[in-house]
Amino acid sequence: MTFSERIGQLDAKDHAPLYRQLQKVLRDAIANHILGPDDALPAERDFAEELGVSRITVRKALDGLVSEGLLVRRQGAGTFVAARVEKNFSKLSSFTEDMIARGRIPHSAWLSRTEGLVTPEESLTLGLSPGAPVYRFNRIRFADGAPMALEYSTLAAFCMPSPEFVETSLYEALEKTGHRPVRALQRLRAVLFTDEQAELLGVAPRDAGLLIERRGFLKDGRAVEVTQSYYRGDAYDFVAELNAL
Amino acid sequence: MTFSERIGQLDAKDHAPLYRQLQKVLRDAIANHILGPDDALPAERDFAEELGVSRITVRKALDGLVSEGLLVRRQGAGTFVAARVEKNFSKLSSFTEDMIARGRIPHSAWLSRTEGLVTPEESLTLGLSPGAPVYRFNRIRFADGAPMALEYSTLAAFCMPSPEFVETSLYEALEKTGHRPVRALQRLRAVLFTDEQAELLGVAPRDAGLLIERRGFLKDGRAVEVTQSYYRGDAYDFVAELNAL
DNA sequence: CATATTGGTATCTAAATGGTCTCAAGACAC
DNA sequence: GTGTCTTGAGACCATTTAGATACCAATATG
Repeated sequence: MTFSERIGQLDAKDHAPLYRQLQKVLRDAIANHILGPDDALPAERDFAEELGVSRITVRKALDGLVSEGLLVRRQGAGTFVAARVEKNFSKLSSFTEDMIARGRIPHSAWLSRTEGLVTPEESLTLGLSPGAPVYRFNRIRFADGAPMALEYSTLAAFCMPSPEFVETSLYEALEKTGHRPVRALQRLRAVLFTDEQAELLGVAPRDAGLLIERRGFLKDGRAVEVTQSYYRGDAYDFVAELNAL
Repeated sequence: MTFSERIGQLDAKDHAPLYRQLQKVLRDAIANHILGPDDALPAERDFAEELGVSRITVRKALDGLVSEGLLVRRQGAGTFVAARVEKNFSKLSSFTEDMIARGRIPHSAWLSRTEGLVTPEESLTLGLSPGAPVYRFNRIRFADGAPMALEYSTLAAFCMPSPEFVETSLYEALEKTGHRPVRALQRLRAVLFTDEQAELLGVAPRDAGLLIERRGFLKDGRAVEVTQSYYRGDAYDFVAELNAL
């Protein structure tokens, strides 16, 4: 069984560009579980020959799906259907560490990085006195170039000299100053993205997402971090292993 | 019976690299308890010969699984399936018990309660032989009279005499027959409700929900239960306490 | 203790694969 | 016409995969 028999054919009568037709075929195949996570696509050259189109066309089609986060390319290895990111809900880890552990390349785009004063609400959850200084970090998180999550963090200012101290990983920065949380409370719920959020993440408006609110605590029990993360529902799985008592 | 007959074969037609195919085969075998803790793998040289690949390829596959903690190597001795590390992060409880613990009153409305045969997909996750009988339970779960979740459960038939044995709580019924799961794997993701689901739960169509898929295992490692629960995103929070390792 | 077996490591080769580039032809909108 | 988009052909590079072979180090066995 050839690959194109599995996923469907291109239609010569269709007037849409070839690469868009191919994208549609692949998108459908992934949506209908004809292609599963980590399934390998044929090599670009083989794929092109099989479809009777040029490699350029195949690449152009794949380019789009890669930037959507549907496919993952590895030079020298091949192109694969992106596995949903499986985040372990039982382990305290940061986005950066998580992605690296999965062989994906994380990066962030800053929305803002500011100093400010605690809001009354934050002063309760962080246990700070009113008027205490905090740092705020808002950013978009990417994996292999595809947006995965929006992250809004508030940090007690005592744990680092300035907001610019955070280069990429929040937890890495906290590690350096010896203020990395060792315990956290997490709450998780399903939400609908607002239009603005959907736009930032490149998903459809009113798509489903996961809101995870985390409060991180130091060894001595002080709260140091409050983070609200909005994860793409179509790209994220949370996995937990449970045990009876 | 050769080892590769136990765990499955590699597929020449698959475009994925050989070592990844082998990883997948082994991962599945471990997940489905075809390979249990401390089971020995063939020696690398033998394994390579049996599979018709080079030792390098076998080693590369094992390298990955070892770094994931699924396998353990002992030089001069062999490679073994890692004994599972038991961690008590959360408590394995049922909807009924959960609601009672929160001071709410649970009840259910049956959508269906039937006997049937395993689907091929279920036979993999439940580790049943094809054609084995199962019970299916579909219902709406309420708390204080308000619909909270849709629950689709499949149970291996050996764990109770008939589907009618389940009155309200699935886990209570399993407790009685001594087949209550002691361990579970849960995965959780955000989804959009279908119109039908939204109607059943009394929420707006295309509202956000949480899909929780749970596989429950007995003490002896047999899988006994697969449940997919769709929780209302606006009414359900999941809370977890995490600890750094 | 000796020996065989096992995993651990290293070096080399070859092939396959994505990444990138140049050059060009045709369709279409402005 | 002019520019843009699409598609094609071909070349070359860096990386990954896979294999062959040899030898070392730890362990099991007798």
